[in-house]
Amino acid sequence: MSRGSETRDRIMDVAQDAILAKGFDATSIEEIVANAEITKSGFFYHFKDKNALAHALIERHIVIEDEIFDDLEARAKELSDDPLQRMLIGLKLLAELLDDIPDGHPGCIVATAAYQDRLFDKDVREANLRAVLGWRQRFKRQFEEIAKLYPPKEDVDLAALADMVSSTVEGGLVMSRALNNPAITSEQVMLLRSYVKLLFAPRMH
Amino acid sequence: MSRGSETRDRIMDVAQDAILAKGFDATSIEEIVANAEITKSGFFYHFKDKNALAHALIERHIVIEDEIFDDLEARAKELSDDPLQRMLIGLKLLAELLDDIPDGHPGCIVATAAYQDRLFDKDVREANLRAVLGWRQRFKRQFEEIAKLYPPKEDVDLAALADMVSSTVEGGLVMSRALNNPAITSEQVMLLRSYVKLLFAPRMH
DNA sequence: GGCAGTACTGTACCCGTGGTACAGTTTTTG
DNA sequence: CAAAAACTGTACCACGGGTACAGTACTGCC
Repeated sequence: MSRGSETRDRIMDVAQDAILAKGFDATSIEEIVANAEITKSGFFYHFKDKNALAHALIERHIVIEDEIFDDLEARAKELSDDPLQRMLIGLKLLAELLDDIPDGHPGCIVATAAYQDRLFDKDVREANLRAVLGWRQRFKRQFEEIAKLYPPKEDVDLAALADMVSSTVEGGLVMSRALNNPAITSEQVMLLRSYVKLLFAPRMH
Repeated sequence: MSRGSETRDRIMDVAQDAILAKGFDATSIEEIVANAEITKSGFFYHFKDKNALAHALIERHIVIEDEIFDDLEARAKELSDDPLQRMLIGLKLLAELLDDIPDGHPGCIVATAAYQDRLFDKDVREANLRAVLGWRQRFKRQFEEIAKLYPPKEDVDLAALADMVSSTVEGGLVMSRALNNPAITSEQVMLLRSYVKLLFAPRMH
């Protein structure tokens, strides 16, 4: 990796920390450059404006988030052959992961972008859209596999159910911020898990 | 109502429309005063700063939201005596309401405040917290009534379940913004309804 | 009718932040 | 060693939040 890329990454790391802690607007460029030990000119050498920074952060975030989900899926795959069990294990692991992350949760950036929509340009919104659609596809595929083996007890749209995973995390993050209680998000994921169980698991007596 | 209150309300109406459409930061005071047909000095006569505006909007919002929920509960009560049926009816009505609202959804303001947390002062955050805790109490009470009659099929914390109502709406709003699809929110509420049904409804063959 | 509030208007100004312009300097690389 | 990449430094502009304060127009009340 060249020197330029290192500096770029450092700027992004510093910016991400600040944005997760305070929000995009509340994070000034001056503050970023101070913490990244660079000058304002240096910042604008790497990013043409603040939008470009947001765009780069979201793109990077999509990759990391995808890796996390790949990892969760792989670990669940090791533990069970059954797609329903794998989903239940995956959701448990996700809940644990959300509990372990000390302060800044992943996923926030997407919601921040979604909520301050008009603040960002087309590029940023499109990247955001791509991320959310990617997650939908991922979970939809998993739910389709489950539904093949276990007919759902209610008539649900599997795409909407797939969105429910993202929606639960995002909603949980909003609530945990509002209630100032980081445990909320994993709690909500565990409720989603309970729903998936009731929806697909065969009745046992 | 005095002349002053009318102007104050007009400022708040104009501000709310703009904030729901573009976010708090993206809405400038200059823009608000132009649309409210008042001067900047007039604005600062009614609100000491932008924070005071946010605070007033959230306070007003809590009252309106409460009225909406009261109304939904009352309408559900007319249609059934059974607490579970009432909850299912209430959630259906909520989904319909979220579908009918053309563009700016209610509930946004709370999430906006939650997500741009550090932008607001203590007063605003406390008002926000009060709102969310109020909703938790409301739904918790309803779920407790249900659980008395219908033992839940999974061991769930009823407070967390109560939070799931708010969380679903907030998550749905984030997703609907990210996907640019207003139907998402009501979809998610209907999935929550399906969960409540599976969780409490007795098994019928 | 007059007078004290209340509800503003108008002007002028300060500061922080995003962003531009551009010349000069250092570092890396072929 | 030269060119390109990666910066630094300085100076500057526009916009938005916010202050200060003097003046003006309604409004209710004795």
